[in-house]
Amino acid sequence: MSLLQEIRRAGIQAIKTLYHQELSPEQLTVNETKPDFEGDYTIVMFSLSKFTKQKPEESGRAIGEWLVSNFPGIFQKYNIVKGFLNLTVADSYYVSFLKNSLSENTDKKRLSNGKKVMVEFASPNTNKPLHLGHLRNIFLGSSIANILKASGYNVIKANLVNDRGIHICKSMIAWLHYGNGETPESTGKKGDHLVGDYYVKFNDVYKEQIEHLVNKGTDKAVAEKEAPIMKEAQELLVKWEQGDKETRELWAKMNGWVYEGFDETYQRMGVSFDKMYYESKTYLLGKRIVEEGLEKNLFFKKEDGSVWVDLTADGLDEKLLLRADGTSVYMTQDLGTAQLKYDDYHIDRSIYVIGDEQNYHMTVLKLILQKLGKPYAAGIDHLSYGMVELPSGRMKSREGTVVDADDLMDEMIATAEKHTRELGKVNDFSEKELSALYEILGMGAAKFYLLRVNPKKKMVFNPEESIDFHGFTGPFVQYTYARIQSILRKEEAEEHSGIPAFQQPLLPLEKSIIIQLEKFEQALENAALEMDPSIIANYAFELAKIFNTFYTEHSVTKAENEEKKILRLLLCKAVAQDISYSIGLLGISVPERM
RNA sequence: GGUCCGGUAGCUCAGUUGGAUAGAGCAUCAGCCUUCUAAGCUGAGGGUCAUGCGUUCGAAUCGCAUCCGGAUCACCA
Repeated sequence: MSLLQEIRRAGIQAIKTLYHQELSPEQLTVNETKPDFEGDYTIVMFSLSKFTKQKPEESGRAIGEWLVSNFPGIFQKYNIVKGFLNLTVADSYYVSFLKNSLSENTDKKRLSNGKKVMVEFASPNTNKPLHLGHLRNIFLGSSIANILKASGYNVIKANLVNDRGIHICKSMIAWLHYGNGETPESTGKKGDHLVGDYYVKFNDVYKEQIEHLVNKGTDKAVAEKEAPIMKEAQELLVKWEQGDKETRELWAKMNGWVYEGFDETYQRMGVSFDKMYYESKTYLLGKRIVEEGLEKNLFFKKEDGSVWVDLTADGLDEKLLLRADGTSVYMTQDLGTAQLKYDDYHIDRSIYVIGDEQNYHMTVLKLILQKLGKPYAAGIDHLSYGMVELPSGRMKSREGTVVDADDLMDEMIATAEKHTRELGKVNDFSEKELSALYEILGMGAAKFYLLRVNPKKKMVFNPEESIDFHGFTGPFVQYTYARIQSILRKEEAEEHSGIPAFQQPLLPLEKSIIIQLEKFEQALENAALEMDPSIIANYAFELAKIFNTFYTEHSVTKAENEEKKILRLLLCKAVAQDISYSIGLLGISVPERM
């Protein structure tokens, strides 16, 4: 139980004893005491006067008195300012929390909650390399998977690859025309980039052809449909669907190149998947569910034979589920895939990490499954995140304004190298150690940058300004860890006489650190509940900041006396452990030196 | 037009179920390395919490209205 919860419970007990009033936890406002006042936590008394029939000051005094004498293990003293009951928590409470947090774990073993959750993320198209938007998606998905796992879930990380459709046919047709048999091997290019180049090539040619047609007097809309290369791509798609051998072989070959490229990128990102789904295998699913809906009279057929669901009663529109020609649409596949995921794993929850442009789609998907009475419908959650935009607006792959994921990672690592060289603190590192360090710092900066913001918010990324390594950043937190390791290395050799009883009062900064450490559990819980890694990023930054203040103010190795020295060493260990664990949840590693 | 999301310091963002004088980082300015790593620390300036009305002991937070920005409402995925 967290300290906040303990205080709330004690407060409720006090009120019950003194005023014979039963309060639920939400009815008692407890928060941290503002820095200008004495105390650690504050109970707000105003709303209690209804039943205490006393002025807030009076009831505050009574409750404060009661708490200190009945819970001396928690409360040391109290004071009252207006209607605020400020409570000072006993040092002994903090010290024993500190000791427990160190002995309890090195890997924070948590009890399983017995529930299974699937997190689907990344979900790329196979016609182009990953870009900055994917980075946000992948870091979010991977991090939320870590967070849920730490919260007791059994987590399955899934990736639904969009490997078929008109987009890949575009790359294929361009490669056939202009590729001259190029391969990743022959060009030395990463497979996903090579295929992406032909996607761009397709669009260039397509644009030219449209222009040509328009110049000859064709209407623009007609030209867009009639451009020869587009027709070829569409023919290729038909051939693909018919299972044409040659087409399938080319498709498999080019997708294979892309997968090799993606795998390299995933590896560098430090992410992995437990289950890969491919749309080429799932795109026909869902028709049976549509049948089911028709039988149950939940869906209806229009005259032309297309199938719809009417959601107007839920404040939404009618939604197409099957085309007149019987072919499926996006929603059809997603219905089928939701069922497939459940059949595969019998998951309790299914989280989709998808951009907020698909909020409506996800609402509709869940609603339809609920109407069908599917047992897994309630467990469907959308981790919706805002787009990453450039100062010029949205990224558009056709206009070449995307920030490539591989390029960005290269740049981050190069920046890490630049800073590291300038500072010259690790000149004794081998080349291998150096490149490992650059990787840790560069990726740490990138991940922290993308995860520190509430996922719901859209964010603007300015490629002109490189991502910072100072302030509210990954490297700042990593640096704090490295500093601590430096202290611990020095002290490791020394023998200390065990953990004493700690008679001396905690200094304010020592206490602040423990108070922050104590908040971790709550932060983790909120992060899991809200599906929001930024809560962890903020927590870790706050901890690092407090520690750095402490660090400049008090010496560990040259502490005032042996007791303080041992206490501070414990603090160091606890902070290091906590930083490592919490930014680990963000997929960020810590360096021993930097 | 309907629905949904957002608007907090020059910029990027925090701000728990309504609580005390709204907080960080960046940028700017002024300081701090003979001492455990200065990728750090301390201080200063910077605010009509989009606007108005309401709810109440108390509102950035809740309600209503308005303004601004975005997404979406495809036989695209």
